[in-house]
Amino acid sequence: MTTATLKPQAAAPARRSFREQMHLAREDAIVSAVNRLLAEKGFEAMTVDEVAAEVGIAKASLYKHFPSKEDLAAAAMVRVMNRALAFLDELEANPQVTDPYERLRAVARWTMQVQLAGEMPSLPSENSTLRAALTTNKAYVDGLVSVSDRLGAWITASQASGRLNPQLPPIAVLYTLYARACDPVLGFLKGAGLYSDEQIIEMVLVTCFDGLRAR
Amino acid sequence: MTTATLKPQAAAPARRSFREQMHLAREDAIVSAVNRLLAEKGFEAMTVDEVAAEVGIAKASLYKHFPSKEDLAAAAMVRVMNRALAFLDELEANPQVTDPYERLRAVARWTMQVQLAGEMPSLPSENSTLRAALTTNKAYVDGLVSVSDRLGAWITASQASGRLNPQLPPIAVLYTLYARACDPVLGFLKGAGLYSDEQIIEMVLVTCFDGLRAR
DNA sequence: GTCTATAAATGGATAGAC
DNA sequence: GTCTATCCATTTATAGAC
Repeated sequence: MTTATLKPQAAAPARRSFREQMHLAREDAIVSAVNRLLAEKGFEAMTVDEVAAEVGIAKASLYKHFPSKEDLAAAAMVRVMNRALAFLDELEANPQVTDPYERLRAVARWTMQVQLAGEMPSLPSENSTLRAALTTNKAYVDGLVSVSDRLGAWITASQASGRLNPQLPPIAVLYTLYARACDPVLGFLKGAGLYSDEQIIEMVLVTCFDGLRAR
Repeated sequence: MTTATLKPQAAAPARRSFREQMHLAREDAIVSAVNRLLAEKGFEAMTVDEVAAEVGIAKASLYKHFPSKEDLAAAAMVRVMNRALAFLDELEANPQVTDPYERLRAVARWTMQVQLAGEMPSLPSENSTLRAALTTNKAYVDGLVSVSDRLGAWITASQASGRLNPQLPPIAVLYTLYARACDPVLGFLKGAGLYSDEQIIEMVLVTCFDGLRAR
């Protein structure tokens, strides 16, 4: 506003775009730090000071970008939701994986890879202030609904084709897949130090789809 | 000490036993409150003030019984571990359930029942101060080892008898069973409001042992 | 051992200069 | 928008009277 009255406007559009890109880059760095810390120690144990320190800016600057700690966490959840949507797109574009059942397996595998990479933010489902921030975040809710719808279609298709147990309610299958994102078995097995990440994922994938029982 | 020089000792043994019983009863009330709060909101979100309020005593009195918040949590874990051991005893004494595979199923079911009843304390595995309190707690460590050993025996027996997938490392099976204690799917499905607790447990039991895949 | 009162530290959030 | 400095509520833990 004030600069407009003092400076020529020729370069204004480009400059504003540049500034906005810087702005977005900074916010991306913030969300990355939040994402990592949420994956590492969870929402309650993560402090805003830590986030600021990891990004390398002052805490007050953080609050210029995000109005509260809850919004920081919500931004991280939006990002991971978008990553999930991008993966689903990739999967649908992949001619090698067209069977819905195989796609569900691929989703579960991806989910666990993200968790083992320390990039899966996990939030407590009980915290009410956090739930409020999430349920009022349109980007998050829309993303969650979109992911659920697409997975839901694959689930019912897999049940129709006879590869997935048709006795299980689709919602139970959906939640079971979601739960792989925070399955503590991955961390337990990693802590045992006996298996590689790939081996761990394959084992949990087998127990998830084939069960503990012998076939 | 001082009372000993002032009062006759005839009734001392009984009286001391009574006092000790009161002491234990109070500690039991404390651990119950901690157990409930840990199940409801987790370690970080639980405050010592809440515990004191729920028990109905002053916070300072709490610290006469337990030296730190971590020790409170450890006591709750010891208690649930003892409950688990008692259940294993019960199971071994039950002539109706002698097959190791059925025993493992029963353990998983019990674990989920406890969680759905809001009585399963859950701790973050990352918190270092908490890990220190747990790993230095002999009662807890011994209980955990004992439970793991007994389950481990049933696991290998079930694999030998061909009911449990022999390709899975026993430790992976063990961790998978432990993970039912904090499986978020139970809470998700409960939140959906479509199924009874018994139905929820049966569904998760099926997915755990039979897998999502059709048989 | 129970209480009231308080210390000591932390953490979320903001004021105000630049 | 970034910083320093600070506010204020909360939280773990303790002091000291009874």
